[in-house]
Amino acid sequence: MPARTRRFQPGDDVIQKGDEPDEALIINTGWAARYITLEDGRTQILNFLLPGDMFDLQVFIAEAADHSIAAITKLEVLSIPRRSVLDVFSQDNNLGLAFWWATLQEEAILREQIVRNGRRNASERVAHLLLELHRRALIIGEGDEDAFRLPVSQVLIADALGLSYVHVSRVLRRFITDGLVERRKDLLIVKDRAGLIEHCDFSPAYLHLDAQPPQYRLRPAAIRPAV
Amino acid sequence: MPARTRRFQPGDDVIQKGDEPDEALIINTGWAARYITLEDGRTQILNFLLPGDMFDLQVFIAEAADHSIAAITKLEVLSIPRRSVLDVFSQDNNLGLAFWWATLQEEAILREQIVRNGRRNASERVAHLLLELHRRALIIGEGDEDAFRLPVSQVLIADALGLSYVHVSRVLRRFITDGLVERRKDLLIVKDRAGLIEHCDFSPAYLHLDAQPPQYRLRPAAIRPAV
DNA sequence: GGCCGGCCTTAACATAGGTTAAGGCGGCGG
DNA sequence: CCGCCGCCTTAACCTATGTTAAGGCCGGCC
Repeated sequence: MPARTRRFQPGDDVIQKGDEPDEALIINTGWAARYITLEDGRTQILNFLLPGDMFDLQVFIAEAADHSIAAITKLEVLSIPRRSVLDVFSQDNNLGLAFWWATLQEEAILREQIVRNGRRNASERVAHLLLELHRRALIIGEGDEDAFRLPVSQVLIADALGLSYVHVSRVLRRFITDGLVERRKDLLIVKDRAGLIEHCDFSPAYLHLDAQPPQYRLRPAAIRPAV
Repeated sequence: MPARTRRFQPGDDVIQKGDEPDEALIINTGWAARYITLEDGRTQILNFLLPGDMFDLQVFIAEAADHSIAAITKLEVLSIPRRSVLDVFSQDNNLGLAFWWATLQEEAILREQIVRNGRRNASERVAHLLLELHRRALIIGEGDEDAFRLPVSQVLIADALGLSYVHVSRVLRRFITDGLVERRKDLLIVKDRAGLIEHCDFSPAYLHLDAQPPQYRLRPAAIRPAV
């Protein structure tokens, strides 16, 4: 597939809300953030994008982007013209499925994000996010069990988690003094993964198979303490 | 496409986390909720599903569902065997695109949900959700400008917005005494749509084209008050 | 080498929203 | 017809998190 490489500096917007791009993009190197800014400046990061992540598949439904994407680090993206993807899509439906798969994948991450921000408290959120990013770093072969490069400031973490950066600072500091993690430059050192997990009951997607209550009532059963 | 109809009662689970269903589902009549329950019973609703909404497209990537789906009202869903969808997909790539489109559509709603719950306060959230559901009801031809059937209890609203039901009650009550809305049974009467919108600066997706600041820096520019 | 900006930290203080509890109302099953 | 249950409301009280402010550290740039 023909592809063009584009480079961005930290802080640059790759896509802006309202754009009608005609290409799909894949991150080659660097991290980016998908985000939305409200009228008054409040910013919410929807998710982080790491090397290998594909985005802007919206091109296919020919709609203006409803969010922006900014480079967090120096960024190198491959851009693939809409046309090429569509061609591939109609010729090779396995590849078509692959694209779809990428989309569903992404959706799963968004769902995680909703639960995290909706029903977890600050330290659960932070722990959970760190674990997610750690796992994703490992998946793309960056870092190792004990540490990975996390080029994300506390302000960005706050924007992702719907918290104030002051509070993120408090929480992270706590994690550090509690010996859960350590920070050296933009390296995050995971000293006590189990401890982090305990903080938020993080369960990676692939562990879904274990014990489930046989039947869930949307609410009633759940709120009533088992007297 | 062959399809089977299945019926559910309010509170029934259509899909449970961990299921590996082999069919895609479309809602025929009734409302449902996609949700996740944490270990300790906290529940987060990811989004609401209305007639016409399709779900469980995950079947295609053959993964266990990472969330559950429950009927809110009496529910009638059409289920389409995995096989049929895949066939269609490989034979008619327009239809394939249509499915994909549905997925991207859904993603947009999830993104809205993230921003809503991440960076808006309680009354903004409630107003925004009501407007979303109103709009979606209109789209499927239910209700009208002034009222629509909203078969959703305050507990469910709370679970969708990451609030306590007590606080949802407070907010709704306020809306009612302020003459923004009215509730009669499960009818929601929208008395002052403009007022609601003002509460949350709701902007439906199709209005994305208006003025955008030319270039956005992820944060710096935004937080600094324009002295 | 000094200045500036980005980032983090900490403290004091403020508040939105959670929790607990109690009561009312309406519908439904026995 | 009664009683129970789901749902909503309201009040009193509590706390997690936001806000504002000030200072320190580091790296880049003039």
